[in-house]
Amino acid sequence: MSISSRFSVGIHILTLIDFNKEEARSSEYLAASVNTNPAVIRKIMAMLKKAELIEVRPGVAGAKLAKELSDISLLDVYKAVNVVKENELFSMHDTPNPKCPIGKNIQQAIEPLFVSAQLAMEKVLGNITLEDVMKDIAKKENTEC
Amino acid sequence: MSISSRFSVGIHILTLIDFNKEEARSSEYLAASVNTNPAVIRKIMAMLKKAELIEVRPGVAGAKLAKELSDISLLDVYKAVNVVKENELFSMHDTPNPKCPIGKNIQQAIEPLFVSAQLAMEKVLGNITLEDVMKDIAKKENTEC
DNA sequence: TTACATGTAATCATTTTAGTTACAGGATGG
DNA sequence: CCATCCTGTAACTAAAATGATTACATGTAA
Repeated sequence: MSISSRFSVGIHILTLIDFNKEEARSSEYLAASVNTNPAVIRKIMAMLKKAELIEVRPGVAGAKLAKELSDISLLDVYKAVNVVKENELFSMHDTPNPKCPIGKNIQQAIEPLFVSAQLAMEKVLGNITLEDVMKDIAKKENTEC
Repeated sequence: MSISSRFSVGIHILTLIDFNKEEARSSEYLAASVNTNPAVIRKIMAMLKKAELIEVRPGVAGAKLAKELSDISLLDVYKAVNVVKENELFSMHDTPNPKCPIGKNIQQAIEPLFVSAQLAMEKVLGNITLEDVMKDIAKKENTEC
């Protein structure tokens, strides 16, 4: 299993929108950079819009970031594109046998441990911003896109 | 998406084996506690055996832990049941456009960030042992199983 | 009104998961 | 030795999720 690439594509889109802030780019343009279908991009952009990370108008090319790059964390994007449900990164097996002391109590014993592991991961994402990502990209390249 | 329940079932199996260490239990017995099919249990036990967490003999009921509960971390189980590939908790979209400076560099920029988030999660799992789980269960119940 | 954009539903192939059945082969006691 | 119970494992299935694709309704603006 693996967390959906919607997350990395979401980061890509946001970074690309900022990079092109002087020009109004269509979903087709963004799709060409990501290398996928424009409808896929529009679907993800709908999620980013719902999370108030971008502003898009129906029928009009050129989405804009709703916040500064430095005010958008990877966790914001992660939550926006809905790749992992709250406290459900790890799935539990359904209905273990309640007649067995292990079966009866294992889920309650394990769940807080799983949650703490998930939160540790999400905390790391919360401490990284899109500005960090952009700076790293800028280190390597300065050309037009 | 969600990490396979093989992980929680693996924890369940190991804990249950230890709980029943005085009696030789079959995969059918374990399956009844987990509430699944014996073949599913045997498949997961094959992985736990390969990771040297348990000792099982073909044809003979009664697997035994290869180590103490306190020497088996949740991370050991997690790796044994192969629920997440190394450094691939987050998936990347394939082949972004190399002609675009963002597309060209985004993956290299993002990957180490994803890896650090994954490692933070795995570190938490590495600091929890099956003994911790068992103690929590024992707090709630002391009956036979 | 024409051209081009977003929004979104419907469909599809692929992959993964978990369950199920079936059976080969090991172990053991009578 | 053989009947019985076990593990090991392959093959098949249903269900769910992902990402791609097509199609089209609707919005915008020159």
